[in-house]
Amino acid sequence: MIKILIVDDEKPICDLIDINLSAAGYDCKSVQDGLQAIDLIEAEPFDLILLDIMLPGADGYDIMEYIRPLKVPVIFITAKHEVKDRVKGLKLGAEDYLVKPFDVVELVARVEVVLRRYNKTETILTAGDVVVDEDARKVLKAGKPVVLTNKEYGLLVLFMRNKNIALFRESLYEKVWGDEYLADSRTLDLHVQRLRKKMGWEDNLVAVYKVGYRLEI
Amino acid sequence: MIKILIVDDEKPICDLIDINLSAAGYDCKSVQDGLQAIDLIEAEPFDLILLDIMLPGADGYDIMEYIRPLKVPVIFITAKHEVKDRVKGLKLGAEDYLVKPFDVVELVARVEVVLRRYNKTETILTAGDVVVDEDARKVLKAGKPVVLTNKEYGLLVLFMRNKNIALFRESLYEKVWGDEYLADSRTLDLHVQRLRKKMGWEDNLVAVYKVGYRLEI
DNA sequence: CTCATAAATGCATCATTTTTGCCACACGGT
DNA sequence: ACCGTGTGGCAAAAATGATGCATTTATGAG
Repeated sequence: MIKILIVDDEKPICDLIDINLSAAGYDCKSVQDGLQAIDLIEAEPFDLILLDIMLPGADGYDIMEYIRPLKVPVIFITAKHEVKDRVKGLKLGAEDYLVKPFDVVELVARVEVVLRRYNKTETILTAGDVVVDEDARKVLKAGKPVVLTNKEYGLLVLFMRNKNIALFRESLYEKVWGDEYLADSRTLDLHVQRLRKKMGWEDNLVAVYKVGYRLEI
Repeated sequence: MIKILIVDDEKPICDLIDINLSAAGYDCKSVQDGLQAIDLIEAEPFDLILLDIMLPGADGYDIMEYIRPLKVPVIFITAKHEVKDRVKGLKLGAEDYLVKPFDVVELVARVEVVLRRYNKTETILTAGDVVVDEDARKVLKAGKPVVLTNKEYGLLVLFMRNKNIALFRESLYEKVWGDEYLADSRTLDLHVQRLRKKMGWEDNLVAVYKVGYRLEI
């Protein structure tokens, strides 16, 4: 799991970020001051650091100096919006820059961009309380692992990648089975039902009459 | 194998450190007083020295003076927590400072940081209580050596480098055997099972139906 | 609008097929 | 002879798909 360190002196901000990134499938830790940050970075490797500039003790720029040799990507977070600060941060080797107050969706998007740039992408899909780690080929529902067969897993991934979109029976079948769809077979239905049961999706994975199925989250 | 010398007049402390660092794959020796320490350091090279300040005979600072020209990194261990002691130790050239009582996890982490700083990192993989030293081609389970055959070792390294990731049978086979995978062979399974048994990984090295295997730690 | 009807989907059960676990033993190099 | 390795065979486990029937839905005739 990808590990992200959040360094910000305002606990509520840390928590906000933590909640959103955790929901997106990342493993987050947060600290409120610079020295703690350095201790943690030394103790365990992180894949990404979100760093506030204004910190008690060592400020963000100091920490940046320390982090740079470790080649861990850093996104700065700050209330400052002046160009010179932005430039200073990027010169120090930051990968990106977020200005408070920021939109959480934007935050997650930028995190993903930076991680992709560093090839630290685990392919993680989320929908409600379900998390799918495509590398591990593991599925978690409310934090607990769910064991799926291949067909079920294939369907799951398709649905998760197309949340709230109705998928044609033919398209589903051909992508999971790699075979042409036979109109009068109960096979697809059957597997959809088994998936519904295992995921507790009796109400979420709905049939679209004459079309196929849709995952509603 | 990386060699670490522990210098502390309290034998139980030495043993505690020894056990933990050994489990992490290091080769430890310990002595209880300063003069013995100097003798050992002269006799064989160490990669790192953990040095207690309060010692009978020559104290830690004296030993530090002696060690400094050898360019061996030193981590101080002490009950003193005053800033002036910390400064004194660091001025003498210590790489880090641990205050008793310390957490063993922290100890191991600091040791690793210092060794990394000195580029004394052997390629060591860890997963749970298993340590693999790729340079020495040695495997430890809970500190005890495990003897593996070539194929088993090859598989082990692949799994350890890809913890919690499902690996395809084809990929495993081709990387370890360097040969194309024959779908109906029981060879891979067999070696996976042998590895499971030797490592006590009956529950960790799981089959992913139709895909391959995954090491869960 | 109501209701019959056909089509589509839900679902339980069972047989079949595929995959994996694992034992015994054979082979070949040292 | 010993060790590492691989084969064959078989059992166990898991996944898959067919069948039959119930239930739901859409739709158009009345």
